[in-house]
Amino acid sequence: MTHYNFSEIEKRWQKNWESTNAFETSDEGKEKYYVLEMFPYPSGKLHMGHVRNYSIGDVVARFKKMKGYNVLHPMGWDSFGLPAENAAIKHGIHPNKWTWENIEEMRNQFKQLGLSYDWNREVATCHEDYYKWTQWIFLQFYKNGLAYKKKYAVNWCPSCETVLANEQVVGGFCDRCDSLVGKKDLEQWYFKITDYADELLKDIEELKGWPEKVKTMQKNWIGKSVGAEVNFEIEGAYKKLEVFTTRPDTIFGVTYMVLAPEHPFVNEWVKGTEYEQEVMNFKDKLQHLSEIERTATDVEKEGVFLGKYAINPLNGKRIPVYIANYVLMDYGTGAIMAVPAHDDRDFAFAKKYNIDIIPVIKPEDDKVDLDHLEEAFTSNGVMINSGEFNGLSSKEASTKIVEHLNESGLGKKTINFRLRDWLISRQRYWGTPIPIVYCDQCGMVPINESDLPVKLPTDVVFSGEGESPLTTSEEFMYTDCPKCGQKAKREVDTMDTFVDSSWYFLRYTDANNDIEIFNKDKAKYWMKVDQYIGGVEHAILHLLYARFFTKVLHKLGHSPVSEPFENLLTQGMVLKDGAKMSKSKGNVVSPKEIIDEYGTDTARLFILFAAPPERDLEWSDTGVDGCHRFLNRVWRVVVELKDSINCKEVQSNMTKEDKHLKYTIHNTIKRVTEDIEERFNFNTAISAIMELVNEIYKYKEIENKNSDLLKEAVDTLVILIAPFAPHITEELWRILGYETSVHNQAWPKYEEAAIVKDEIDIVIQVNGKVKDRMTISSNLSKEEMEKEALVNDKIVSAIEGKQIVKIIAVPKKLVNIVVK
RNA sequence: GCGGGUGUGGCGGAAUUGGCAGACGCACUAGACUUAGGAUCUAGCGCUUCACGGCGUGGGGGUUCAAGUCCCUCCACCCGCACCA
Repeated sequence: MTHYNFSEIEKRWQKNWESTNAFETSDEGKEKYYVLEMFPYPSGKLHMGHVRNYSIGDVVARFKKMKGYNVLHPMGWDSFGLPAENAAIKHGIHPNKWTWENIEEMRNQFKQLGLSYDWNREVATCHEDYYKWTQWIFLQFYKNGLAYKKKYAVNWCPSCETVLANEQVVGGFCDRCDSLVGKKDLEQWYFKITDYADELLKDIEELKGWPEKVKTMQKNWIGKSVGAEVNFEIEGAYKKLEVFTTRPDTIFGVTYMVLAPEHPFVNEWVKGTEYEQEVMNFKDKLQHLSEIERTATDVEKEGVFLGKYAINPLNGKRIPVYIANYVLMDYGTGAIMAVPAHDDRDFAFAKKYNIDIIPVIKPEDDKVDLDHLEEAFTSNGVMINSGEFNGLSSKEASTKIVEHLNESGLGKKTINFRLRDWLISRQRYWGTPIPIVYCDQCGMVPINESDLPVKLPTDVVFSGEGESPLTTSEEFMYTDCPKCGQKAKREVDTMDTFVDSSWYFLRYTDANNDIEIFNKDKAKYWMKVDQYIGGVEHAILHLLYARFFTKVLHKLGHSPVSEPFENLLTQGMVLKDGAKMSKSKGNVVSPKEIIDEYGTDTARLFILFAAPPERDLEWSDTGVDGCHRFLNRVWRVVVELKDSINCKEVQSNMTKEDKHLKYTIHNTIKRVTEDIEERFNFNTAISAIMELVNEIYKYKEIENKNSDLLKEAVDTLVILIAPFAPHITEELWRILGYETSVHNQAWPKYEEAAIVKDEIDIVIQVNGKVKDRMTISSNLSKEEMEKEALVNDKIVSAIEGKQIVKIIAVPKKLVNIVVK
């Protein structure tokens, strides 16, 4: 074999790995390492984002294995979801067939990437052996009051014809299809994630191995605010109006109240009054606006007086009540106390409608003219106009006022979260059926665990219209009530696919268990996931849900851990011409083309070399060329040297060149190990290996070479690239005469002695500017370095006629002579 | 508006602890070999200057013997959230 026939080599080794079950993992033994990449939706086509994600994970898995860990590196399919159903509607292919064919196709493509998965643990969320346990989890949630049904104004995507969770609405648009999302009043299933809001927030602090960005996004999404609930009496109404405020200290400055237009009190209060017409017109106007137009911050604040007055519970003041566009029904209580002097929005509204602006806090430094406010004063300060609380700091007053409200039963301290319960039902077919039946006698009844799974029927009509497609299956719809045995109807909605993916990482620890969801000992051995890798787009969807599920399953005694992922790496996007690869932009580079032309090893190497993993990566065809050239260079040097290094001519005295090569070998081991292990800087790891190759090329041309050393260099080289380019290295390892897999070799350790240099280059500066370099013995003292520097020709002429102020010598680095 | 991040040659990117800015790769230039080739090898390659030298990490200022790195300030771009009371 003389030239690098990547295509033949890659196919051969992939076959070999498969037939020898090379990446099978056992559930016990040495120290474990669980590395996981987010499993894909089986669209059928691999894209560069996949190649990047899975290449990163594969390097980590192979590296850790060579490091001696028992590595769990599994793969599966997030295989329920809309695309399958859309294919059914469009092309008449059954989602089941479509999905399994895609999985087949994708699995083959994954194998072509040479990824070191333990395929025995493969899961597919659409397989009944998997969704059976998703349903089982649902029942546990249900039994523990964490799954419930309620009617609410939910997000509705008209194009997907289904409801969406808040997390799936991005800026008012559908996360999946970008359609404008509307509101519909529907009775739907929810998971009570709000019960875990505090814990989900608090435990973010423990996620030391997560990117700051993701943690911040989760914190903001959960959106905890501490404040008070205050009850305002309304003249002529028997119900009190409850508001939430984070600024109880400003309560003496309330000059009006606002209800969200959708607030249930509104219609009640204006019915039959002179205000009714105007209020209804206003509501009507808002209703015709989209969610985005309605909630945009730059829209002018507008409102209408309701004809009602509230009484300030602290000073008895009579204050008008409005509805306005800037108060939202789904946050807090849907009503606010307005303090124009100390809130920007209230200030703007009060100015527009000529409502009183009463300052109740003055700044410490008196720098604001409170009589002529030009904008709201929103900082802390000292209380004024607030009766008995005058003179206190606003912070103190906040606490005191809440205490006072509490004692007099007018309000209480409250914590409010932005997080809403997770709407999990979908009016779609291709998802996990919700294991519930409706019985005329018994009402809503959960399926018995022993009767799981509730199987998805196949005789369903896909029209793309109407309600849940499951209603069209007679076989599915009608069943017997698990409680009384009478005829009953099944729940026809299926679960959000994010439910399926919220626990798959636990299933991998015991993927083939058909008695229980997973064996506790196995889960205990493997969890947590040591390294999770995926796109940042899941920062508040999947990653929040998965944390929630893990916490619930932990509390119910199933999961051994309460957080699933120890370390999280969010990889950047793959760009071409500065934009994300997409069909519509026509800038897609298909992995298949690259693999056919250059091979998998080249594709993997390039994608890891071109940028550090967190950063976006600009695709470059010429860069791919470069990586391919590099692998060829490696191939040639190993093939050329394999014979010469087998003849042993031991040379005990190391020449200068020998020492340098020895140094390079061991310094490269050090650099590559640290780059992979500590920083995931694969790009610099690869460049370090390239430098080693360059050194080997130089060394092999010298006359008096040490063949033992060359052997060490070549062996080390092949081992170090193995995690990045697994096929070529496996082949070269055999060419070098070894009979076992390079991927089972122990990762090399660098020799401390080899990377200690006895001679080093240092820099001589004059006034901080580099004037010359010199090679000195590395154990020279500061004084000796100074002495050497001062006799250097260039330095002598540079400082001639000047006065030396100071000399700084840093051992092994430089000498800086400061002159005047 | 708030939060997170980024800014370094023609390009992707190095510089881990304040200590030689530009590692490694791409592109480019010149040369060698040559069945003239998208192969391989050698050399060059931040800007400026004939040169000595000067300038240079988004801009300005500061600390320091020494700053891409620390401090202040301003700017640009990207991402996320956004009338959250």
